Amino acid sequence: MESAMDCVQSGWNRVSCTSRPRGEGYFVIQRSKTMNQKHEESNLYKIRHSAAHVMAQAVLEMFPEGKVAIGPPIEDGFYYDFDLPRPLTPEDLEAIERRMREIIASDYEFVRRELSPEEARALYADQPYKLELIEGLEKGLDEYGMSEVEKPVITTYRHATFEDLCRGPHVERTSQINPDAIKLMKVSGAYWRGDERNPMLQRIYGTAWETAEQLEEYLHRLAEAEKRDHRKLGAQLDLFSIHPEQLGGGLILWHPKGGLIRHVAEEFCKAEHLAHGYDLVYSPHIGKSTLWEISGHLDFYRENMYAPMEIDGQEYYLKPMNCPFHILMYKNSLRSYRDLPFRFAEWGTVYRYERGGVLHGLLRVRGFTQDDAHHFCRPDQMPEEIDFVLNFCLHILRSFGLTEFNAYLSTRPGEGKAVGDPAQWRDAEAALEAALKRAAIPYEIDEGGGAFYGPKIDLAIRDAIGREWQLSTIQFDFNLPERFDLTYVGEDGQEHRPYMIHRALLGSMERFFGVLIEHYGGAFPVWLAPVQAVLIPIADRHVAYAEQVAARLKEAGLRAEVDDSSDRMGNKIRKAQEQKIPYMLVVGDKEVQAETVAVRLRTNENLGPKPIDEFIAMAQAAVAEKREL
RNA sequence: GCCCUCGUAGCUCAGUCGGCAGAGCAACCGCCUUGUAAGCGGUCGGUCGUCGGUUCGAGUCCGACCGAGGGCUCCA
Repeated sequence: MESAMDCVQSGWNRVSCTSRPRGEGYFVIQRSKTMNQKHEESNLYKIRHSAAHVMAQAVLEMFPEGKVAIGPPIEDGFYYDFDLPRPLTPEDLEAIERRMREIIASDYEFVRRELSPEEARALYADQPYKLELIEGLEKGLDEYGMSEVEKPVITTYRHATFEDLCRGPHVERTSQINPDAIKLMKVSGAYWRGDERNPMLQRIYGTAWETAEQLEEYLHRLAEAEKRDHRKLGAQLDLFSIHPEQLGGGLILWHPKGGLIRHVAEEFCKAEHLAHGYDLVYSPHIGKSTLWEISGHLDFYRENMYAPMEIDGQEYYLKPMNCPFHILMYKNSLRSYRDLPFRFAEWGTVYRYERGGVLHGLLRVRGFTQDDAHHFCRPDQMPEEIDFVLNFCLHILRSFGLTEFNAYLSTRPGEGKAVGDPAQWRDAEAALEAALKRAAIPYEIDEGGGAFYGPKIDLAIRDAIGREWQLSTIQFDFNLPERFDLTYVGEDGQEHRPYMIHRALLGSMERFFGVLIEHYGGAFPVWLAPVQAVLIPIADRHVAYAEQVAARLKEAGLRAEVDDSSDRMGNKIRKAQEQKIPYMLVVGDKEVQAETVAVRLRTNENLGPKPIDEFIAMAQAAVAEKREL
């Protein structure tokens, strides 16, 4: 889907993925089990895990008939899932939290013991979820139903009246949990074992730290993240809007200021594409069912496609992807080995059905524009092509001020789950990995995590406050060239099958915009800022001069406005600060006299009076260098 | 789609026990003519998400629906 903007699918590779504890937030990359294990011995891990047990005790005291499921530590805290006779209220959470502090103060010891499966079953005779876990443990599965290398020993940890099936480790005594460093955050629904066919449990999320200061810091971090929320800033800065009731959920209106930013971003990217061997192409929004039958989308991607419309007795579908169109362009002529590679790029708007509950601002939408491209190349060109596209991708992302990356290389799924020649897969995987190494990007390998049609690199960026967002994807496709019988004429005069690579760099303009808003907290670099400078006349008599200066700035290619409202200067500055306009140019008697502008930056820095040309040169340099200011 | 919470003016929010729908900001109209984050006054602005029910009387209680927020599932 758009989170990775993979051109072919997402839904095609519907191998069931068992849910695991994950951090909060959107599209946080799942941590691998090995990463989790590194933290298991840490004090915070033990504190959080132990806090989960203490919470479970408090909940069971309140609901003796309640059933407990699992309660692991997670990034920043812990949760525990319960099956309870009634929904929990915010007041319940307060009561539970109070009781937790009492339990902590009682300083109970955590006692570990090993049990035989029979003993465990007797202990949890009235706890069906625990019985299911015990059954799994006997089969060598962990609490998430994933297979373990070694068959686990059944252990429990007991403190006070609560004994939980648990592999530990825990703190030694409840008093080692700081009562001033825990907080219950929210209650939400969660399916048992993450499977929507299973009963919905109530999950209580909590956070726990070593010190009250750390808790405070964490809450502050949450508040800071909330201030950057692209939905809030989108309204505050008048960038975009969503109208679920009148227009429909997941459909974005780009307002003039958001549209300006998108325009500047696209112009830059398109110019870079043209300068780097891409052809810009355009394709329509709908295509006949035949096309989607050949591509396989109707077989494998139907659940994400909208219902067909009938035109002259033929079924047409709104496009969920651009690839079939680009493939038809490739097929339109006989292709020679001399002409390869082809790089067809398109800002293609696609529509995909997303379930109502998952729509989220600009980050998860139903209609979006991908910066999509398809490369067609000879096998011998493939390594170079991959190298090129990865570097091009990094160049584009860096231009937007995104400089920290993490890559995820997904390789061939198990036997029978992949199309194409295994040797081709190995070549492709090797080329992908070699390119990552040359680019010196940190990466992880998701063994067997590739789609059935080819291996891929997903690239995530780290934003200004350390959150990871997946944007780019570079995917091989051994499937569509077969389905559409793509060929080129080789040196030997014979027909050969080209390699095909899908890629999206920013992913989707909508999602990228959302990430960019959050990364910059709305304070865009000068080249992207919708209004780059606002002229602030101190009194009415300075308005004419302000207009003149604004005209000169516009001639110089800068986006400038004049605030000719009847507000005082202080309020004009306040409004400009709130709009995060990079340059505030105050003009009063002195400036008119000296033909200068008093430059104030949105960082609150006051640069004092500057000749107009000097300011123009300064702002132009910031634009050219894509600086924040 | 599922669970919980929520829906009052353009925005942020108040509204007690069921008894005349409020404030600030914004917008608009004036006055002020201003020196680095809110000058002063006035005016406008509401089917209290929608529909139904209980009641003499519903923003308030009940139900359904729509939508949002946070999660789950999905999504890489």
